[in-house]
Amino acid sequence: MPGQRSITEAEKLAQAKLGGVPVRREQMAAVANIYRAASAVRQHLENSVLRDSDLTWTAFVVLWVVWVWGESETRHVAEEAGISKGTLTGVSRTLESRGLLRRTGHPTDGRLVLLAATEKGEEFMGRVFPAFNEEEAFVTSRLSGEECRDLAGLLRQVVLQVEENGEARRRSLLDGAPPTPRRSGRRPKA
Amino acid sequence: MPGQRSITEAEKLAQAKLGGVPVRREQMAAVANIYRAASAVRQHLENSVLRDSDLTWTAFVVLWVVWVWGESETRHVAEEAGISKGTLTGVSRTLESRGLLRRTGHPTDGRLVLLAATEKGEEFMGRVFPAFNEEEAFVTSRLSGEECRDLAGLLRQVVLQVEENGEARRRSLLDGAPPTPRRSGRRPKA
DNA sequence: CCCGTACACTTTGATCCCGAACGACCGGTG
DNA sequence: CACCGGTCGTTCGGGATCAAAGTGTACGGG
Repeated sequence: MPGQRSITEAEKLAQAKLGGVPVRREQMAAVANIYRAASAVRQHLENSVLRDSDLTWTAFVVLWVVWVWGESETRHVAEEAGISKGTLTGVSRTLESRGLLRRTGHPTDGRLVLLAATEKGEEFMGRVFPAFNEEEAFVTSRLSGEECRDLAGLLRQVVLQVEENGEARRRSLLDGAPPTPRRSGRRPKA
Repeated sequence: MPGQRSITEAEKLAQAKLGGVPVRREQMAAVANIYRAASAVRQHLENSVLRDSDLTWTAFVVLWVVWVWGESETRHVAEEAGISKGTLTGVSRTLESRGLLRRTGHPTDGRLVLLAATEKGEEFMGRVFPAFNEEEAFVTSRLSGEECRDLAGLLRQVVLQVEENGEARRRSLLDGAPPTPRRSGRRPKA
């Protein structure tokens, strides 16, 4: 029921709601669909391949990163996996407790911690990644190889825009005002 | 640093890791970028428009849905917002406590609960949605209107594929076997 | 050699989120 | 009218999240 019809429907309803105010419809549809697709894909993957392995999406991504990049420092892994360092601490512990990941202190710089896949982790990814990739192919099976490339290219523009100009944009929106603190998070000592 | 270069790099490394096994590269890149873009966009929106309103992304989406669609039954809202029923219970309570949402029991069917935006909720969305849409335009500003339409169309194919064939696909993957239960989740009383 | 600044990971606090289990409720049946 | 299969929203267990505070290491002066 959702999909084409509801998106279009929602756009019209939103337009009506806003009366005369112009809505950037193409942009709205693009963003809405980015998020919709991401949720759908993640959910499908979590409930198929990852379910059996008893790994969450995040844990899988982290393991994938260290598997592909080899032994790496945690901050790079967090960056690449798109999660915060704090989250990575918890996730990597989960993976460690499952015996898939190894955490080692850096030989010369005591501040660093290196993550690497264990033997079991290697074996796991060698087995599960093909299945994962197979599902990636499934979810995109309505698109040609060329369309997949186009899609990736368009999305890359979005990512780059946010990565390169997002922070400045947010600052200018605040216009010097102190950013509203998050409701959650650790409180100042005082 | 991420983006074009690291994706390509990762593909090559993954290919090497898998040895002879063929990797569906275009599909992998497409899926990876969908998720990457979704995270980037969500984070930008959360840290700009939503930050000041002290609403999470999910809460905003839920409010947006009931605002656009009018009074609705919770399960439809959850479906449309892409969250589980359980999550909606909490989110709608939060919105209710902020005075933006109203929860009403269905007049004839005692099982149902209806959600609707309050006067304050209407006013809130009329004020905040334009700002939200403005940021949607910002994140997609490297794309032309036409490209946004193309992007939305391509993503729609992905969403439709999962929505229409996802469940069947997951079933066939399991091949009759009982789906592995999640590690977390409520335990039987006994 | 000691200090201060700069890093790098971890802990903490407050939420968020999913999905299985639950219990209230519906409509139909015997 | 008690029972039953099925549907709803709610509760609950446990992982995941982020940002700020905390802990510990590194390194260039003084």
